[in-house]
Amino acid sequence: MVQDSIRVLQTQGYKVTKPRRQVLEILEEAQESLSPYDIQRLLRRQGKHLNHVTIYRILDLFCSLNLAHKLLSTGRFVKCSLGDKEGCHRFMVCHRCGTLQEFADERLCQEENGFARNFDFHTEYHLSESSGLCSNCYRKQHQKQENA
Amino acid sequence: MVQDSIRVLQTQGYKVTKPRRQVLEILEEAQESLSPYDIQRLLRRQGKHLNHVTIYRILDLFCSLNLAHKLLSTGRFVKCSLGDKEGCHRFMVCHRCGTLQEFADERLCQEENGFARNFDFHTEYHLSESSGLCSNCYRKQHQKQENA
DNA sequence: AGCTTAAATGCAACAGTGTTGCGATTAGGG
DNA sequence: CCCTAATCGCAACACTGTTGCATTTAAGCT
Repeated sequence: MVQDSIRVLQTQGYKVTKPRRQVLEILEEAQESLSPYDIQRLLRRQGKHLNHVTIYRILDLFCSLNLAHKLLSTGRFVKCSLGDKEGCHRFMVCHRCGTLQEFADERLCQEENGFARNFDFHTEYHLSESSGLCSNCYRKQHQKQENA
Repeated sequence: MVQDSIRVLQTQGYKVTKPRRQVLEILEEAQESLSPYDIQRLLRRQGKHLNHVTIYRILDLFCSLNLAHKLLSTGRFVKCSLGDKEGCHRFMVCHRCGTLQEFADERLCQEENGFARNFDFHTEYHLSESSGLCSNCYRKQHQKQENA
């Protein structure tokens, strides 16, 4: 919820400005990940003009507050739908329709961190992205192959 | 080995040009991943001048022949010492010294994919990045705390 | 409400990254 | 040594991201 993010901004001593609210709303509505310039374009379509510098700075801030995430594979941004207790974020991105789902699993994190420790590496934060097909697109692809 | 890559070029019908040889050598020597412009800078230090467009095209070709690999997290390039059968790449990045280590683990991939399947998601490619401290930096940090 | 001011935004200018088209060069086979 | 397609260099461009500074604004305080 946008309202939750606004509360985070307030409690952390950041101003709740119009640009920040607008970016929050765009991220909230989006089904897929967005680049800074995507966000600018989407806002422009609503008659709202934000300088790209502003958007970059807002996204930096949101990431530092864990209100948003920057995806490793694309450098694009998504809202953070989970808290940050885990220090671990997993995404499934459908490369066909672009939809994105975030989830967390304590056990997987433990294993991943334990594995890194075998290399004498001390994990503090973990990001994981799976690219593939969501259930819908998998079904469509399957049908298409049958018909062909 | 550079020689092996040259043989791949030949058998696939690609010319073995001076620029291609030079990029192969740079990739072979490198301990870390390199951006196209990194490669240009390194070559320039050796008195060898390559246009950046040429480097981009060479790297594209190398990736298509699996002679090099483009890291998803950074977009930088490394020589391809292993095939890409796994479709799974794990990185440990030390946020203190920046060193990067890539590894793969079949069991972790299977588990991750299996977990995604619970969401009816069909994983095709997996990318995972752990941020933390490498053994060296962990030790240094530890010593500093003891001394303080 | 208006005042104050530090924070935030906008603007201009710039640096870095990556792409395209085309003419010039070159590897490698005949 | 020629020939020619493949490759490279160059120019020009588009996109992405950053910095410094002037202007605006949120929000606390009368």
